Amino acid sequence: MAVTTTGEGRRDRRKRQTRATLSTTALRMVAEHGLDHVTVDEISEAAGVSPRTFFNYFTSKDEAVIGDAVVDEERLVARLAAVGAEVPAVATLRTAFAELVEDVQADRELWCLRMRVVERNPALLSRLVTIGVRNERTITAAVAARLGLPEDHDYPALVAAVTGAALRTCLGQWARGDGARPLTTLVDEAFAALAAGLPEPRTARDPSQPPALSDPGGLSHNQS
Amino acid sequence: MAVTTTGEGRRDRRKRQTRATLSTTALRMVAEHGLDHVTVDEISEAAGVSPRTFFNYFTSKDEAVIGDAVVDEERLVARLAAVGAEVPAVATLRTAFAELVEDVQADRELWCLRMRVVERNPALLSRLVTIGVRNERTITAAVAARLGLPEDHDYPALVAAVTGAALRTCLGQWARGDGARPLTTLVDEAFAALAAGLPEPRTARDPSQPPALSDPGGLSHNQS
DNA sequence: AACTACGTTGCAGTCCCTGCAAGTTTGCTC
DNA sequence: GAGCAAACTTGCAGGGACTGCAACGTAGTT
Repeated sequence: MAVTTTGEGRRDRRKRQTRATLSTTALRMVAEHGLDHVTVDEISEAAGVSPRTFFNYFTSKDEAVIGDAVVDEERLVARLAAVGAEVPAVATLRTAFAELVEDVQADRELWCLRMRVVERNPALLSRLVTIGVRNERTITAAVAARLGLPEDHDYPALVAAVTGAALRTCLGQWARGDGARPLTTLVDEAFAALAAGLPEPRTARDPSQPPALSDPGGLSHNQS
Repeated sequence: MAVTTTGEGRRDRRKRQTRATLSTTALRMVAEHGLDHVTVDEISEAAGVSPRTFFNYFTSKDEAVIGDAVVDEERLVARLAAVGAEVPAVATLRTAFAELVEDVQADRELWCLRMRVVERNPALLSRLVTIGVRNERTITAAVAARLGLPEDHDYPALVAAVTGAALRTCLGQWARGDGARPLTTLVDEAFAALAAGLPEPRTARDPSQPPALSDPGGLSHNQS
């Protein structure tokens, strides 16, 4: 009557809470005992709900562990459209990913653990990549439209797949380093390397910089 | 007694036969009815063996459908080592993949169907990618060793992931076109594009693009 | 206070996959 | 060819993921 709290209602809030609890407990338990040494029953019990309820929130055990790492299609497309047509596709995608990257970085703790768990359980990686591929299709279509290329042209698909792969490895490296180096930097470097045709870095015996490109700033580093 | 057939024995031959039958029936049935509308029991029965035997050959239903698309690690590493150190990493990987590419192309029929099935069943894509990632690690290590870089350097992982992704999309395009354009060509073009920094192809209505790299033949377009 | 829509739960059931303990075939030896 | 051992097949029992259904309880509404 008087106030609707946040227009969300207590019920919805509780749902969000339950979902979050379920997800994080799943992640933690799997991180500790391994994916196939933790049952849904155990997770649910630890989260204080029935196993049946677990499946009301997630369609699979994997999904609970991985979380909803799905990119918002509309947003992504909007981002792509927002960049001037004269900017090359790779650079455009990098800025389009900026938002996602920052989200991940904001939840550093969570994502580091998540990536580590994924690394130990290839089955989860599959699930993660599957999501990535779904996004890939969106990106492919968007890039094709942007460049005025036919839907089935090789180029958009290639760019989408390749940038996606780059992003994935950055995520991995970032988590492996426990988030010490900012993810944004890693992504910048990777995309710069891509745009430069993957030149080989100088070898160890050559006293130089570690990264592939000495000038990552060459690519847009400002946000939005 | 008299003849040992091929030094393989009847037993082994029969095993290979059973395995092949099981695999192809699985693929065909799934192609027709969808992955989750075909049970292991049905597949086994169609293949004339018990369900239990099915799992003696494959660890999962997915595996039977996808097949053993695993790259021979040793061979791959040997290939990498065989290319002169002065050749850039991307080009080196392209030649290292040549063998695999030809194998796939030799079984065109099978692989086209397989890829089409995978496209319709994202769950299978997972399994396929899992294999790809296992290979990725091998490649990462090999590239690192080749370049004298530390094991955890960004570059090898990036190159491995990116080339793997490129290969994957080529496979997809190839199957989508029913193998009309040779896979080798597609891979050549993709790797050339990678080495050139993914320049955008000219659009139909905008021929004013700088001649950065509209000609994929710029890089090795001849075989080996 | 009654009503309703929605979230939770238990239950039954299907399917995937595994270990174990047979039974059966194959290849080899005498 | 008889016998033997290894290897292959199979049935059985069982655990765990996941789903549809129907009953139950509770939050929000009137």
